[in-house]
Amino acid sequence: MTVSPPPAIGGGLLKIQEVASELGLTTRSIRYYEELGLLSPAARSDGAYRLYDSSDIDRLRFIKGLRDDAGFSLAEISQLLEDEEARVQSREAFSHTEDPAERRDIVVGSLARVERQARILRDKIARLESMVEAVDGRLERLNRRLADLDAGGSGSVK
Amino acid sequence: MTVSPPPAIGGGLLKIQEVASELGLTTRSIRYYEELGLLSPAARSDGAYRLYDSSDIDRLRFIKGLRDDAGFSLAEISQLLEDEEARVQSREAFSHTEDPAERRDIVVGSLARVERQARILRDKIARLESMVEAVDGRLERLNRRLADLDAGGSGSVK
DNA sequence: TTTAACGTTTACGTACACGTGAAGGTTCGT
DNA sequence: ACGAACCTTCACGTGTACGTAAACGTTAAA
Repeated sequence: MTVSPPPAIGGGLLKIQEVASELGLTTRSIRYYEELGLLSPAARSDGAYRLYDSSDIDRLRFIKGLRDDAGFSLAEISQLLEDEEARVQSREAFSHTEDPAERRDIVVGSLARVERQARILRDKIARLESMVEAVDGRLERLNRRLADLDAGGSGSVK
Repeated sequence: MTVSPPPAIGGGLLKIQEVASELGLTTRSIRYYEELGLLSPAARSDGAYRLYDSSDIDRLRFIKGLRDDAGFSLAEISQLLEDEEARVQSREAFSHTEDPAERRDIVVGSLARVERQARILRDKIARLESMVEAVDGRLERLNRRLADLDAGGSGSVK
């Protein structure tokens, strides 16, 4: 028996099932995200197959992280990434121009968007950290009770 | 016109709407959380009104944080807090015993549960931080492109 | 004492985030 | 040329997290 070799069509583009397997998603979810405008594949084959490049994969991985790890809803994610159109246009525009000034503008725009994403994540982390502080506070109180009990007290600590 | 004075019945217990307003929840949600076994009110009035004490409020605030800030599902939260029965029993047991050894056991049990909660939160933070790292990576690449462009390059950085 | 505001349970409705399936056609690798 | 994988559109199913309404009891204030 043979193991299928890396399909690797054309310029390293992947078909939907390949992407799904790699990321642990279903093809249905990926198409659904596309319906919601969260991403669009870099290209279509002659026959209209969705073809994803590495930046698409990154983006999907990011989306999955936002959902599974950060717990954002798809609505929030589409806010956070409300720039898919801009991204697509950047991709087009960047490759269709040689003018360094235009390219610079495109990159600066991307920077702004990505910086906004980083800020939102850091906000979330801050909120989680304040929850950890609250939990640590409870831990401290419990430890004081324990100390009180071990010192012969009643364990009713203020 | 007069502003209603703080209701403050009996021993500082609050009715469901008071709790809901204070925490920014609906009464429906609070009852729903109770259905799921996430919490039970400290007491009921003669007329069967739910009455909440400050530890209930803390717990509800924690649940809300887990949902809104940490993005846990109610199922995950009930896992995380799968100890509501233990908590209720602790509350009862602690006040119904004077024996320091028994009280110690109860406090040690609570400590274990709260420590588990802290660990789960820190795990979540770690995952978010790795997402931030990924985003920072993208930022770096974009910055390198920018530098390349500003140095007269094409902006096509490997 | 009355009445408005608030509470109770029971039960059905709904928006979101998909999953599942079907029909009918296209494309790709061998 | 074959089958597997893909495409589109349509539609219905599912679990979660509540919303909303009905019918009725409770409580606080006038």
